[in-house]
Amino acid sequence: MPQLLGEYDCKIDAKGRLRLPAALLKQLHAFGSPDYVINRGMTPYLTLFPKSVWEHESAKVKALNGYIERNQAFKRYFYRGATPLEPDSADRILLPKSLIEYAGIKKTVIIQGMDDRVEIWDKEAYLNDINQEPADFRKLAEDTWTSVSTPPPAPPNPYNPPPGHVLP
Amino acid sequence: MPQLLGEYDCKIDAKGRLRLPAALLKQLHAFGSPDYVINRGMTPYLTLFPKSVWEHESAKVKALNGYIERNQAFKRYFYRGATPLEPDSADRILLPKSLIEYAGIKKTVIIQGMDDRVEIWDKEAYLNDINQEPADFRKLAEDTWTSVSTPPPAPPNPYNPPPGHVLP
DNA sequence: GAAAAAGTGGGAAAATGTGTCATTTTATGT
DNA sequence: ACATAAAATGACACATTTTCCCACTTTTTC
Repeated sequence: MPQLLGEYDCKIDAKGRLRLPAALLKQLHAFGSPDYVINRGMTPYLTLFPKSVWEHESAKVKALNGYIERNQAFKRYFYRGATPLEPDSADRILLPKSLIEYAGIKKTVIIQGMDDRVEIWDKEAYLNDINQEPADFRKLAEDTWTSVSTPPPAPPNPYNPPPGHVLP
Repeated sequence: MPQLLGEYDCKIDAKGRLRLPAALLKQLHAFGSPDYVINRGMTPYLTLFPKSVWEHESAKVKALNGYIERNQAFKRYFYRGATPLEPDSADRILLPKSLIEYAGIKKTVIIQGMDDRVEIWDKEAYLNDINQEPADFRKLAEDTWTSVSTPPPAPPNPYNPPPGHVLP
């Protein structure tokens, strides 16, 4: 399974169109069809999924029992804003106005590959977000790995890191 | 298992390209493919991973449930700036502008082998960083080894003194 | 139905990335 | 110390990508 990586700086044109960077496009093509689904993120940013990834993701949500009110509320949230997109002949996607507004996108966005999806942030918001983290990162890392049943990253076999090794 | 070692002094050209030192290249080749992933370090420096090492690191992160916001924050922090790179025909890698800026790289960088990855520092920042250390180093070493369950490295075999033996 | 707004397509200019090579510097062996 | 080879650096030309702009079509609104 291919992996989407990279941090890209792009500008939105006056009509709200975003030209996908060539380097990212190559990676996206590895996921098959040139169709995407974009959606609101948990906080003010957007997530762009290759269609195949979205289908996989939404299949899980579809399976939730809608007669349970909390599930139904989650479903509603999950689908709120989800929009299918396909790039035009110049590899541009038109971002829905409501999502541009939600993410506070002005002119420049940062696109960050996140494995099987990409996040699209207003540049300023993105920089604020990652500049806040470092102080918290150690605690965040500990919490993250202890909340998962598996112990902290098992040292990968061939590349067993030395004792005292810390991510990343 | 190969190990990346050495401290190298290199210059970045006007386009932000870094020629990997020949001695380091040989070591990197031992990791397989000539593809890398570069990322922000915890403080203003960059980390360059052989692709295979990166894949091991990210495999653990991939498994986290992104609907838990703290997990997602961790993922984002982990991926922030991660960019795939492959050297050109002259064994140069093009450092992304955003990362050059992040690490405060001007003209000269220090590349430091760190077992399964290398750190890339702006030379000046690097010298400042290690010039701060020496006073702290003994304490740092103690803290490090007492916080780990394993004892400090056993003296290498040939010189392991027999019980009761006293060194000259 | 007319005017305005929004969406689409194309393309030129600027910016950026890439390949190649010549020159300088460093390392190595005699 | 010198000659030779290897590596590092700098410079340039070329290719690609990005951005910005304009004109046209479709949809919405009054």
